[in-house]
Amino acid sequence: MGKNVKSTKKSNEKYMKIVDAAAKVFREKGYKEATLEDIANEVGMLKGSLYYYIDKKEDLLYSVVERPLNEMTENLNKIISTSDSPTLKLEKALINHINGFEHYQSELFVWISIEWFKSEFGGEIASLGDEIDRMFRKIIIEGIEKKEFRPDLDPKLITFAIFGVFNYMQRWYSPNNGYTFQEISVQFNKFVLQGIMNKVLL
Amino acid sequence: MGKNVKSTKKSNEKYMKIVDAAAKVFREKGYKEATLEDIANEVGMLKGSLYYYIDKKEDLLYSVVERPLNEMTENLNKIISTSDSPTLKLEKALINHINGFEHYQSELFVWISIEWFKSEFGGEIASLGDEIDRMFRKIIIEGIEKKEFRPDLDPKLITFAIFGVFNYMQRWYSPNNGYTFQEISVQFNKFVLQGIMNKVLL
Amino acid sequence: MGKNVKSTKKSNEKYMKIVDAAAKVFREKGYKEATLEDIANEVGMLKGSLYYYIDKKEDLLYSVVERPLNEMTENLNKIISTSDSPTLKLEKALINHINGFEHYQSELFVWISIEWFKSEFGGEIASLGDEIDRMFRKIIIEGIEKKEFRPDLDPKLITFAIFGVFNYMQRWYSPNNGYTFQEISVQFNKFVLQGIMNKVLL
Amino acid sequence: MGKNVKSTKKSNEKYMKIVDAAAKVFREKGYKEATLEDIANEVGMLKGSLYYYIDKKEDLLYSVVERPLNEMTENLNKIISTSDSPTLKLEKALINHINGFEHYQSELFVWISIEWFKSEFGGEIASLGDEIDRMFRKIIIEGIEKKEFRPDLDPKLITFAIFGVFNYMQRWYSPNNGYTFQEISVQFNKFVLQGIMNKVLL
DNA sequence: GATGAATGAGCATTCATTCAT
DNA sequence: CATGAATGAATGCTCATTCAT
Repeated sequence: MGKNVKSTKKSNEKYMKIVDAAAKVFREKGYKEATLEDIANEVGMLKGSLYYYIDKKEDLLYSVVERPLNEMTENLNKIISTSDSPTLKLEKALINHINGFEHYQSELFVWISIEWFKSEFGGEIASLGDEIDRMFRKIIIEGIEKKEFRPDLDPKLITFAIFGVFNYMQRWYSPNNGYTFQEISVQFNKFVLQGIMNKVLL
Repeated sequence: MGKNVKSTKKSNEKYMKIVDAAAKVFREKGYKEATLEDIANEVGMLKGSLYYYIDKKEDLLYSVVERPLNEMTENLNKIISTSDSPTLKLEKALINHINGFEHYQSELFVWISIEWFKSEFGGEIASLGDEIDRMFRKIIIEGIEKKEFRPDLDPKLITFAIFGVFNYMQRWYSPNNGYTFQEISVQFNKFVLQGIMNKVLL
Repeated sequence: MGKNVKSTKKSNEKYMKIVDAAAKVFREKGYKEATLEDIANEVGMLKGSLYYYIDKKEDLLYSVVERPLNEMTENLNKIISTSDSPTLKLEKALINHINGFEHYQSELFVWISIEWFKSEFGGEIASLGDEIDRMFRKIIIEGIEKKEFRPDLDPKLITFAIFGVFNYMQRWYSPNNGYTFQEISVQFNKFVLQGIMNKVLL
Repeated sequence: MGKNVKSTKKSNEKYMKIVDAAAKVFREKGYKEATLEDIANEVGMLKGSLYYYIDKKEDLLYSVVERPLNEMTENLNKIISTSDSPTLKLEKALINHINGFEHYQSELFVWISIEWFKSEFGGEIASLGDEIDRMFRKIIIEGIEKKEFRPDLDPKLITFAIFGVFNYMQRWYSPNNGYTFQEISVQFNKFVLQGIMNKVLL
């Protein structure tokens, strides 16, 4: 479980530091462009030393992305299993998404940037993403069934559209471009919700 | 014009083939991961031979992206300079966007994927993208002024949102996942337009 | 100091070995013609491994040439700052020059051969050479002023002539062509000193 | 005869142009650094086209250097076969040397710069140089025998010294550094002649 | 636990050379 | 005669990975 990562070391405090460094460096340079030396420097050790904690570079990618995705998934799970209206669920899910970005900025932006490599990076990372996908879709479908959301929209496509709105942030978001996560959240939610809402309810 | 590309050769049919091959390979592997050998193989020549046509790898990137982006920009220019209503302009702009994707799938998906490198790939490619950005934003602003679009939305953020909806396609679109560009276009347009529309007009 | 050479490693014994190997190979093949593989082979490692010690090939050139040149410059400095007569100073300077060749044969012959590249190898190496030039010229000028050297000779040209006599050794000197550095030194000094001497003193 | 150079083409006017271009480019960049493309550009043709005239790059080197060296050798021959005094012969030989530089600047500076490669570039070029060497040495020896030159100087070494004085020009000479060949000739001759002269005659 | 050192495979780029047209 | 196109071998450099100490 957890790939080939030397599991005893995984809990280690030092390993956490390494993963944090990896997240930062991956975010700044991209996974492929980031070198193990970059990461090692960030932690203050030598690249060779990293191999006490990992088996291969890819391990770090997985570790970076694992926890944030699991947390988001858990939260989403809680959200969809309530008796809230689909509209409220969607709103909560979107807020959860932005909150995720706020807390795990580097980690999740790294995740978004590597969806690219899905085929290349075996199942594990990909399936964490698919899970999130599936849950969003579930909300959409429920909303359509309950006539809260427009019936003329394809749930799969609309899920992609919503992910697009939010995940594209990885491209343009910067702490110094003038928008807080709060503001973005409010605006994007209004946009998405009105876009998906069944006209009769507007 | 056109960077350092050996200019006499540019018009050449063979050079076109190489650029097409590059588009394909860049799309499949990403710019950095694609090797000149990959591209050469695709064309059926040796990697060294490519240098008869190019000066450096980056030339290919620019060539791949240049024409599609220029065409899209031209079209957008025509669209925004009509006397159409902002709503119609936006719709046309979005259709133009998808049409671009349909005709220059690999090329534009490559473009989207390298926005990443903005800083790295100096002005030229980046500025072509910025131009498109600016024109979309212009439509949005005009729509708000004319009360067709919601006044509570920030034009800059909403432009990002719309780009997100469409450009994120580069992540999930595949000719065999069951959706035609037509279908996607119709659905995304409905979603975006309703999302941005001033409620009183709905 | 010392360009980009990874500084912690510089003191290292192995790095010395590499520089020595580089000196030998540069001397034999010339800087451009010498490959990093040649140098690596000489040390008994792989070319990639060299990059643990250097950042680029040029580092090696600088390292090869740095110490000998600095030593020669220091010595020259001491020589010109004594109260010796210009004639004695010149003699000492010439002996110092040959001694340099004797101790740092490959290194200084490499230096001579790359003066070629002055423009290419920015200031650092070039300026070490210019320093030596300047100090010789100073002796010549002093000698002319004190009427020990011929007043009809241009100090700049005569410095070139003297450098020619000695530095041209890089072209023909070989340990097995029958002359010791001692012999060469004696002969060249006699030739140069008589050539430059004010006739009235002869 | 004349290496592998396609001999019919050698007399050709166009071939002359190519050789001149090669001389210029070799002088500016050095033999190894000069590319056939550089040379072709200089003539206004394509690098592939050069191969109608040559078999390999080295042919050009030989052609560049051949005529000037032959002329110098001939002149030297005439000089040494007169009944002039050794002193006068030496003076004439030195003037001939500078005249050569003046007329065939690029060509002879190229020659000097490749003495390096003696071993690499088979016998032909090297032997032309050796011939010149031998003739100078002959003058020196004659001068010593006739007591015009110092008897304590080794003829071989002193020949090297003299070559050094003059050939080192290739390193520092530039048409815009303020000295004419005339001036240099006068100065260097005075220096060399006084340096070599038997004291009793001074 | 960590370091220092080395490996080896890979990649962009250069360039002399070839050759059909 | 000359061109355009292609070749292929070589070279500097990068970097994930290994491993003895």
